[in-house]
Amino acid sequence: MLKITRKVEYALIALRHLQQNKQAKLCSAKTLSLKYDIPQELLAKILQKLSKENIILSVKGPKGGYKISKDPNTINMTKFFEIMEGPMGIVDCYFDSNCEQLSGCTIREPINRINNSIRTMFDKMTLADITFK
Amino acid sequence: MLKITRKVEYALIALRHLQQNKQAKLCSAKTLSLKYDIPQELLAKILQKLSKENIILSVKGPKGGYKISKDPNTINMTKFFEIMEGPMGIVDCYFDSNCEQLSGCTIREPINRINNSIRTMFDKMTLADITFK
DNA sequence: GCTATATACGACTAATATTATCGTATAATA
DNA sequence: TATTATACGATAATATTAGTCGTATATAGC
Ligand code: SF4
Ligand code: SF4
Repeated sequence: MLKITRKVEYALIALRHLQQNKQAKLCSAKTLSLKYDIPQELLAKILQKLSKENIILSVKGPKGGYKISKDPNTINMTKFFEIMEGPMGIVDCYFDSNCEQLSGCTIREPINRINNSIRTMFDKMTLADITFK
Repeated sequence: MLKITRKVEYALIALRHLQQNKQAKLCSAKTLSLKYDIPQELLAKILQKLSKENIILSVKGPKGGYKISKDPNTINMTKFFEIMEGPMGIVDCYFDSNCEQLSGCTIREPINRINNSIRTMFDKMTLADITFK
C-alpha cells in the first residue's frame, strides 16, 4: 500500500547517475543496467519515456546513449510521478468515476483532503531533491 | 501508484458509520454491506480485524454486530494503516531488505526522507479526521 | 557498403498483489 | 433446535506491476 513503482525507482536511479555525471558525454542503457543491476530492456523503455518527455536527451548508434537535458530543479515530483505512471491519487475517484460506492460514499471528502496534502507535498519537491541531495 | 487499498476504504466507511451511529445498539456486517454496497464476506473479515485490534467491539449471535469501542481521536492514521495492511513505506527497503539494488542504491536516503515526511503527515492525522469531519 | 552497437516501440508473458468468495466452526437468541 | 451472526483459514478471480521479445531505425567505424 502507498508504494511507488519499481519503474519510478529505476528512473530516479538512472537520473541521479546522469545528473551527477552530466559533464560526461553520454551514458547507455546497458552501462546503467550493469552498474545498478536493473533489467536492461526495462530500463531502456524507461529512458525512452524520459527522453520523449525531454527530461533527458538521446543519441542513437554506437557511442550513443543518454544525458540530462533539463534542470531537475524545474521538475516537481507530482509532475514526474504523473509522467511515469499517470494520474496520481490515493483512491481512483480522484481522476476516475467508475467506483461502485461513489454515489453514496461518505469518506470521499476527507480522503480527498489527504490526497491534496500528498500532492501539495510532492508539488513542493523537485527531482533535484532526489538526484542531488 | 501510491494507492490505499479497498480494504482500508471499506474499513473507513464502516468506521465512519459506526462512529456516527454510536448511540445505536449494534450494526451487523450485513447491514453495512447492503447500505454501502460492499461485499459482505470481505467486510466481515475487515470488521473482525478491527475487532481483534479493539477498535470496535463485536457481539455474536442474532441481534449481534459491531459498535465503536475506542475514541477515533486516539488512533493515528499511520497506526491504522499498519494495522490494516502491515508496514507502510513507499519502497520495500523501509521495512524489508530483500532488494537487489540495496547495496549500491543511490536513492535510498532521499527516498527515505520522503517516506518520513509521509509518515509524519499520517502520524499527525487521526481516524477522527476521516470518520467525523 | 557492411557490421556492430545503440535507441524506439509495440506486443507479449510472468510474477505479484489485491480483491473477493467459500466452507466450516462457534456463539447466542428466541 | 432453528436461525442469525461473528471467527477464521483456504481458495479463487482479477488487476497491477515487472520483465521479456521481436523488429525497426539510426549512426559510428571500418
Ligand atoms: S473514496 Fe469513496 S468514491 Fe472514492 S474510490 Fe473510495 S469508495 Fe469510491
Ligand atoms: S530505494 Fe533503493 S534499496 Fe530501497 S527498495 Fe528502492 S531500489 Fe531498493
